[in-house]
Amino acid sequence: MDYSPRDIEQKWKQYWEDNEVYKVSNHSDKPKYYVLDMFPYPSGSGLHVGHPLGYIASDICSRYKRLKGFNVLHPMGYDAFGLPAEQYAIESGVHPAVSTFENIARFRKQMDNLGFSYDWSREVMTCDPAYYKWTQWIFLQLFQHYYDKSAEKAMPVAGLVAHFEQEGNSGIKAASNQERIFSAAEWANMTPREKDEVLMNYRLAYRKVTYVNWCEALGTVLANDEVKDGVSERGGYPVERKPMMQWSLRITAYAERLLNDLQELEWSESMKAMQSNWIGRSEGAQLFFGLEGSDEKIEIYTTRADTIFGATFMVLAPEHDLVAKLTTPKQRAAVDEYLSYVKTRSERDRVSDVKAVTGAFIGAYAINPFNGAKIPIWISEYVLKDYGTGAIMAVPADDERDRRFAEKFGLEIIEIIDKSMHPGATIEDKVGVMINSDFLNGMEVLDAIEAIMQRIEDMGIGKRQVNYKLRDAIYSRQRYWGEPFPIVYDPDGVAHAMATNDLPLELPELDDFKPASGGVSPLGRATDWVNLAHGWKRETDTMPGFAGSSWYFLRYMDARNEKEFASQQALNYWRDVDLYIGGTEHAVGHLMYSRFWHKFLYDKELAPTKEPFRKLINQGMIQGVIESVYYHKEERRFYSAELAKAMDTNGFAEIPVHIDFISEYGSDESYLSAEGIRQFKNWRQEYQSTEFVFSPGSDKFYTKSEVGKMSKSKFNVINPDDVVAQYGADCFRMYEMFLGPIEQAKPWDIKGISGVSNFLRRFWGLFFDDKGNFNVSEASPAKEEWKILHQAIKKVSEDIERFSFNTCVSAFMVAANELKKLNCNKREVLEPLVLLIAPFAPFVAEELWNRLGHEGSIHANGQYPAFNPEYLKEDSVQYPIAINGKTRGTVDFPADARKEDLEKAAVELEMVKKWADGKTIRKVIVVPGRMINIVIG
RNA sequence: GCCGAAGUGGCGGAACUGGUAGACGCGCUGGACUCAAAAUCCAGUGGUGGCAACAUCGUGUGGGUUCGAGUCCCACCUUCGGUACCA
Repeated sequence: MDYSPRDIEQKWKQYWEDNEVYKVSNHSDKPKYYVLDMFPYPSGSGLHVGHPLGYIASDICSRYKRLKGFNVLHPMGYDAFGLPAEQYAIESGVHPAVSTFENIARFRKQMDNLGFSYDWSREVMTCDPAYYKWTQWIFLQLFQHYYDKSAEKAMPVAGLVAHFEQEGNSGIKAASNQERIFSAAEWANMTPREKDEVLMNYRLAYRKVTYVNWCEALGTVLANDEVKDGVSERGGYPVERKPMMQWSLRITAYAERLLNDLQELEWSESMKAMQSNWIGRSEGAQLFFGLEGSDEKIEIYTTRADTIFGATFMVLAPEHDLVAKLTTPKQRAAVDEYLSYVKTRSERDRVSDVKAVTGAFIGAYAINPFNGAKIPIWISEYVLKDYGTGAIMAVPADDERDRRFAEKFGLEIIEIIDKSMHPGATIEDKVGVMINSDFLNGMEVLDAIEAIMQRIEDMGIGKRQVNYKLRDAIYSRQRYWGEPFPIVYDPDGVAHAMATNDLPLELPELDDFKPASGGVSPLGRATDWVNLAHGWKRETDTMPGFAGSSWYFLRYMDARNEKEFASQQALNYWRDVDLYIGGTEHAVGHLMYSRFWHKFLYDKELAPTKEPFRKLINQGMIQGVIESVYYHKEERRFYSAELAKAMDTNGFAEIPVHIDFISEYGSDESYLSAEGIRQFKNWRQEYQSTEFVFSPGSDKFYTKSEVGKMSKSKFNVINPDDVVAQYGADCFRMYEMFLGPIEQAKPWDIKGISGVSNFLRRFWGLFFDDKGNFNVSEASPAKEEWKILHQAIKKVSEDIERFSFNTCVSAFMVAANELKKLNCNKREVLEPLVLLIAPFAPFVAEELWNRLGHEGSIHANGQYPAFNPEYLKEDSVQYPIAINGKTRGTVDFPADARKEDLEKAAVELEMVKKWADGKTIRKVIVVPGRMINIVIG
């Protein structure tokens, strides 16, 4: 019988479903193993060939661990809230839930087609009220907790209130933005509204006015990582800074732990580096400067307190509170002009011209606390309101930006570090000897930092301070398709948590999804839903995309629990994710927020581990090839690529072409044939009568090919279904693995797939005779056959353990080639081989296992074959013989030959004598079992 | 700029702790089968020279360590990813 993937894959897919082969229990004596994929956003374009790369790898690991005797949790779900569905709803009027469920159904079908071993009984969707009930619940926990720096964990706000009632807010070490110290009496006198505002400064989920990334086109606020190069990541719309009342999460409270605990994770160095850069910890000093003719003080933050004698001016962020107070009447006009300039500057402008130096003098002077020097105060947009204290002492001699600023505005520069002993050291390097710096003179920089820090603390003008780049995460979105906040406001505007019993708070029905006016979410239109009795109102914002994805890995452990987000039994059994596979694009956002939520739940003793994801593998992107034609903008004609490139390409627009029309797709020679041009014109009616300019004598219209993202808008999406239809899922799976290391990005290229397809046929053929009858012999294998088997077992299991799946596929090919050569059809060799290949090609393995006479599924009942090194032992070893390190030939020696004997024998070899002719043998190096090198000179 | 990853045949890639560079696959060349083609099977395939044995060069570039370097060290170049006035 011929290998027919279509039939066997259909058959076993059905069998797996009918028999719930992949259903996992939370009660087992077996050791646990949790393999997780980053769940997808169910986009309208469906799965392309890039998505499954990680899913295949994780599926191989899951199946492998299962055969190795582990109880494996391997779930899948959908990150189903999100902007695209809502944008689509605005355009088409289709409810986001409807399009989302359609997309999910499509994704599910595509995934089933690939033979994954997911336990679908645990499927989660973040937009399902049964799921987001618990997202809301965790949010309320965050709302009702603050971070206590003494206890180094989250504590209930109720305890904080009790403390305020007893002693005010002194004596509390908490992560907060409460600046004012108040007494118990003052607390007692506060109005509910005032108390609410104070508590908001402590809560882990809190509301405050923040400068946010406002995206007018999307009508919503975006998180920092949803903005790329000043435009929205989804849609590419402009983003501007705008102050708005927003919910935020106090992730900064966990900055230190998020940084320190990275150490214990088995993540790539680059991934850890990205996280640690994002957290951006720095050690420095918080320090007060007095002002001339004023009692006010300016608080600054610096990591280079040693350079204070070189501080010749100060710079405040334009938004700094003191700017209005300190500006002198004389400078008022100049300052106002500068402030209005800053307002016109979007985040995008600031990012794009980093080198431009702008600023204004406000007329006031600060006093250097060490030498009484009068230093002018400026404002400039290069100082950020949100970092440190929003104010710096500028040291033009030792800071690149300060120097540029001083040069532009003609400010004094005092050299304070002699770097002559360190040629090549840059301005940023902390090396050299202090000069012009009073009591610091002659000290090395690092000593000087320590010395002045001590002095600052002794003088009581400042203290050591650790700062982070990490910002609190803005948590409000003015959108419909997200989790509603379980928060109600009383008539005073005080926020109250909804009762847990009333969760989930479901989204109201709407038929218009456009934002309401004034930056209010579409929920503002649902007046019946928003307005409650006695003047109470609901929150109209919804939660951001990362809300549901920050804890979904815990929900899988006990996905249908209606009483808790997951039972303690389930949490304590599965604990954490042993292997997490996903793309790097989530390096900072999702992984950081998940770690934060997990740590919070750990503090509450609701999660059993400090970290959620022990081992992380980042699969590389599979890119597509974008094909486009050159359109001459003035002549309004298309030019063949080789012609266009010879001309000034600026005059051309590149019009993307659907890859289905292209001949030789993906090669350098890709072109449109006459038929392709016809299809193109049909597809883009507006070019119906546009002329195509060819090279003289050529009938090929060449297109431009470039490697890039697979996307619907580039018309280059390759659907795995098409590949599976032609070659089968087993072949598709093995081919994707065969392409190269899982972590590397690579362009999709179908050319090599025939090699894998041939291999599967050959593998299948081992079990059948010439007439196509199943024919497996019970004879005992020869030594050589055992060796082939055990070489494969060794190689494949070692390589799975180190996630080197491409070399596993090679190992299978080698084994099949060699067994074929020996015409081996012996059960004792073939049966273990079927088990070995089962994680990679689950359908073929299942069919052959069945034909070998086994009942039930190989994936449920099989046992991974054990490696026995006895079979690899050889009587003799082939030694490479090198002369002066260059291999000149090989000679067989007995495997147990002693080193001394080998040395003697080697010198006697004909070939060695030939090379040594006329010269002396100086040294013989023997590495037993490996090689022999003879040094001649 | 800074941080990280990577540069190996025509192509995807292998070589795990320094020990026969190019496994495996694609492609290409030749052959078998066929009326023919496809499919399949067999053989060959880094460059140069040679009928051949063999020689010689060869892992981004330049230097170093070593009996021996794709692998370790130093300097540089290129590509990709992240980040960007962070005081």
